[in-house]
Amino acid sequence: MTEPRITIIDVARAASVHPSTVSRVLNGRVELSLLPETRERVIAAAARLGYRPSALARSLRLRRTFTLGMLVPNIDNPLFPPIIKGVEDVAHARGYNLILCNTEDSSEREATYLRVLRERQVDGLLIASSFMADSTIAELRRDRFPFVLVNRGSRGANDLAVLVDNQVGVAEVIEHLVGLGHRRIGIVAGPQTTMTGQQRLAAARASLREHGVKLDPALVAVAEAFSQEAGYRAARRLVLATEPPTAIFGANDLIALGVLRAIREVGLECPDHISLVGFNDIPQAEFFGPPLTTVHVPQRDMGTQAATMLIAQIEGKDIPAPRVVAEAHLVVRGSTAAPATLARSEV
Amino acid sequence: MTEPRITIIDVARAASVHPSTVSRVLNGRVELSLLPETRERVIAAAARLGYRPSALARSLRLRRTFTLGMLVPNIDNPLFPPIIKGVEDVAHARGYNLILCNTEDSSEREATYLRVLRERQVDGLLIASSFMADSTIAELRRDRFPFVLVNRGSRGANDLAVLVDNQVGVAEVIEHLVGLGHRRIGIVAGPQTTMTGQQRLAAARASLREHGVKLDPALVAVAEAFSQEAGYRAARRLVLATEPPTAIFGANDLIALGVLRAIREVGLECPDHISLVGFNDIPQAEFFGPPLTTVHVPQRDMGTQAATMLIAQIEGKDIPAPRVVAEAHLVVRGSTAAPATLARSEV
DNA sequence: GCCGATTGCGCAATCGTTTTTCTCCCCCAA
DNA sequence: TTGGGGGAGAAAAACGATTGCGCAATCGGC
Repeated sequence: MTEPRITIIDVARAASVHPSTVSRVLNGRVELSLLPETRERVIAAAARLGYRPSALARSLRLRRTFTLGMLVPNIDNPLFPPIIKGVEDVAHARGYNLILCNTEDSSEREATYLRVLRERQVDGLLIASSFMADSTIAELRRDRFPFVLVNRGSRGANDLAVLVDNQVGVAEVIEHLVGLGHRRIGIVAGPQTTMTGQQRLAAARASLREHGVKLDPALVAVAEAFSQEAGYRAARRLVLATEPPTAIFGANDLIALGVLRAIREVGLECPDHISLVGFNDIPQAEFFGPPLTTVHVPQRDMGTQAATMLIAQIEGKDIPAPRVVAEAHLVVRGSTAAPATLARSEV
Repeated sequence: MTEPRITIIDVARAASVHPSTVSRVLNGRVELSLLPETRERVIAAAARLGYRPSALARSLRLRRTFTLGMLVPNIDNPLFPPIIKGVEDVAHARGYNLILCNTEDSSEREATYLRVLRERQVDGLLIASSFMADSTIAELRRDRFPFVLVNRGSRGANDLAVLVDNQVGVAEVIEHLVGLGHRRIGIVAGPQTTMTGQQRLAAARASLREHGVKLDPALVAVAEAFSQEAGYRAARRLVLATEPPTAIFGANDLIALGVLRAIREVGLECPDHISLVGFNDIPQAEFFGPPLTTVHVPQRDMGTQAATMLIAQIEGKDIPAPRVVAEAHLVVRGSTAAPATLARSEV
């Protein structure tokens, strides 16, 4: 169980040099000149003993952990894995590790993990968790702790952030639906406690207004999470309305999936009776039945950009723009069609 | 940038006590008696200064990090997020953190991450990465390093592991297909460099033999990864065969999705022309078009079980069984049907 | 042959905790 | 008055690394 750990001192002894020399050899310090012979002796000794430096001791002394922390709201949401991969790619390439924390949409967990990550002295934070209170973020800002927001904004301040263009994405959705002839459009919004939830709903409202389409308040529901279950629960009211919508926009793909379930449960079909649009274009969206019309966002890119920005900040390099807005574009697939009534009248 | 960190010494000074006293108060050590008044003074000072203990220094001294490392082959595979959540649930509840590493199906990355995790002195390892060489695992075993295998076995030794019952799962798949009347069954196996890949293929072979169904070698393809793309590439040969199969079993759901794409690409439909079965029952499987018939495995449970076992091992508690085999059962959905020819003859 | 520069490496402080051992002081009994 | 005992907290030694500084020995130049 408790094998005696091999330390730099053991290596030093084995190579008949001082620990500091071992450190210099192993870290390739060139400020100080070393005899090649000594260098080799040290390397050989380290290899022979199977020396594994203690990252703990090293970080303590260096006050640097080469570790990034990432807060993700829900890893079950297929939107995040590609983002995480993007982050990991650049972190790995730049010599950083990633500690991933899943906050389960719970602000308690967020707080706990945030504390833990700071106690572990991660060098910086990627925050994709959308429930996080602005006050918490303000605290980070005040402490000058390096962080980048991913897929979420923050109120006011110009924090580093990589976000998606909700305005444009949603506008394309509405334009598509209106263009198909839909006038009775329902919305299943995301939690209004999140910026993303608010923005997408606001954008939809604005866009409908621009197109001169009235939004029936009875056709707006708010899901209490960006999940399929929440989407389902919220959608039931819409599909059971005396006059159901001919199209529904779900604030993200998971919510859209929940809507789909609700649609089917009342014996309707998508897109025959109700068209459906999501947001994010999660990896399996094209395989759904029907293939989901949704807004594509460059997930992996967002991850790489966020990580690049964070590392730049940590290393004190300068950052071209504090706020990167990823383009979001509609991808039309099989879940949207002209409304049934219109289709009939056209025939 | 480099705010002077508040240490236990600062708190001690502020409370006019010795650092050791602060440590005792903050860790609730009761071996030594302390005046309630002193305790309160310390707590107040810590709060006032916003003291954040350094997990680094603590771990160095304690030789314990309360951190678990997890190696996952590919976080894009929706099978893993629920497993990860299961792990995280129990880790979090037991006071451990999780460092998640995505190995991208690359054994180099596996090696790197494994080294890093050991240098960081994680208390134990969850290994869901299936490409890892047995020799690497043997090394862990030799070093008595606590680890648990997840969703993969190891050759011979009785390492701690949580695995799925591939035999039973695959047997149910074959029985289902044969029961529907399929006799010309194709297989898109997983990488044969992985145990899972080997086992599922072997199980399918054995099962077909039991049912007296011949397996045409031309209908067996091996995907070089458990991914949709690899599944697609491997499946093309099958669907383009002069006499294509009437049903295909993909070694996991992602591969099955690739197969589906290949099927459609040659103008065939599932299940009308070719039935399709996957394995794992990833979260969105029921929403696919057609809803995927697949083998359900208790993903989250596997995660919680693995984490529980690992923590028990770390803490020296005893472990009921070194090897937990999760049940795997077929879930029949829309991607399987009786073969077309049979259907015709029945009509 | 002397002096200063250079080379090669050892010394010791430091990073921020935890924990064992000590010390001090007060109280009480003999 | 002295000794013992125990309560409250201080001292100091780890945990494993890194690094500025110092110090011999060697070398080159004159």
